[in-house]
Amino acid sequence: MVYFYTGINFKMMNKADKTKQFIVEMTAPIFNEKGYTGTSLNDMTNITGLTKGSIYGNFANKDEVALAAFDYNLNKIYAIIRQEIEKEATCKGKLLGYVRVYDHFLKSSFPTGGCPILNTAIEADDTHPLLKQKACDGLNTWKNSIVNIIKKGIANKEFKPGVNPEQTALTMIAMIEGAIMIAKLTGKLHYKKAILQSVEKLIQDLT
Amino acid sequence: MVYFYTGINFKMMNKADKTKQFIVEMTAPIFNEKGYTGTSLNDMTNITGLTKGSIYGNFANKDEVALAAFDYNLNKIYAIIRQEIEKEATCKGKLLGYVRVYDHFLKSSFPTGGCPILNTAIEADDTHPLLKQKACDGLNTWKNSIVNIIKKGIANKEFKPGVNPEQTALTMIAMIEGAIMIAKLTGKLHYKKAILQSVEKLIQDLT
DNA sequence: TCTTTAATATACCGATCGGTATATTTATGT
DNA sequence: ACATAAATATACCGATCGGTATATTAAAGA
Repeated sequence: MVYFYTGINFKMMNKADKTKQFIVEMTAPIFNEKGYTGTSLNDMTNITGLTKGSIYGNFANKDEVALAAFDYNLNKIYAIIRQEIEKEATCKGKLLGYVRVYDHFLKSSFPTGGCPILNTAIEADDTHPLLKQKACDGLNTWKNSIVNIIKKGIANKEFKPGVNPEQTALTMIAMIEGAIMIAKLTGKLHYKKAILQSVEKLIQDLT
Repeated sequence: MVYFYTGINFKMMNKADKTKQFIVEMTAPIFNEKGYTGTSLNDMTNITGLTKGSIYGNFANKDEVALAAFDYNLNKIYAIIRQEIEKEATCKGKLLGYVRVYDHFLKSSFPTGGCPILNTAIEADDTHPLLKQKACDGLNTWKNSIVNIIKKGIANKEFKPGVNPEQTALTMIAMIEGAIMIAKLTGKLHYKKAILQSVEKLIQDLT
């Protein structure tokens, strides 16, 4: 699992781990765009330049690659968010950091194809239990991190005492994911902007 | 197109139209659950009890069935919403009607598999332009109907004059779709409830 | 350098994919 | 009842699916 994080010492990997990492990095965008069942082994061999034998020498099956690709895509976002959050001192600033990430995600190294949690949630909810579980875990991690920031803000007297942390966190996530969906579907970035302004207002109203 | 609306006089259909309607009604839930590429011809023949020849005698190809199934699923929701909206006198009541539809959609005849706009938006955005267009049109229709209600409410003096109709409509839709996604992924209905309460608050704040 | 093992490529498997040409059944008009 | 046409079923097509057994190549250790 550790080799999916950015910044790992590449020299510490043996050949097999390097190839695994290479396969995951190359296929992850395709999995996020075309879906996990919509991505074929042909897609995987084409993008990597490797053969089936090579891929199946490093992974047991297609599912294993898909799961690793999901982790990779998700960690990519986590890294962006972490970077955007850590530089903020206040809890409000940290929450606004989330909005900024999704506001500018075309400029940053956001995974191609949009949010992997959203994509996987929609595709896998009725079909692929393992992926669904991963998406569910990712969502909960995200939710909990927001909840913790809000709780800290309340303890700090930065936010009003009456604020409901979980409801606020869930509402933020719903709005952000809805905004991504609408922007990708319509192609209208100002739709996303309008919704993210509402998220900002939600955050401002916490104080 | 007209035969996809509920309440049509069935006797006015000829055999071919009845069979087309039958195929669409039977396959629509599968398309919404497993996705439009994830649904195979085998799925379609199994659920209808018909053979490939019969299906291809009524539709040119799988895509045509998929597109008709999307229309069917969407009109099903429109019918529920229309019913819930028309009985309300005030603009606020109408907007709250939307929330009610999605709050109780397990009880009503909501399409299996969740919101077809959301499902199609995620699956087809990078892969299936025709379906994407249909989802996009559906979203715009939905948005415009909310915008019109809000504009009427402002003209009525029911809502504050400073309200931004489009931003509010987009925010409502984003929250609702996000709520559906989160509820389906986590299985926690109180998550959806919490988010829909935020939508309700958004509507209350318009007055 | 030689042997051993790991990594990759080749060539194939059965199953299923969407689609179609043709045969058969069912309904319709006279 | 019979001819005609519409609707459905049967049997097949090539392509692609995910997966695998085996051959070949590259790397590592002695």
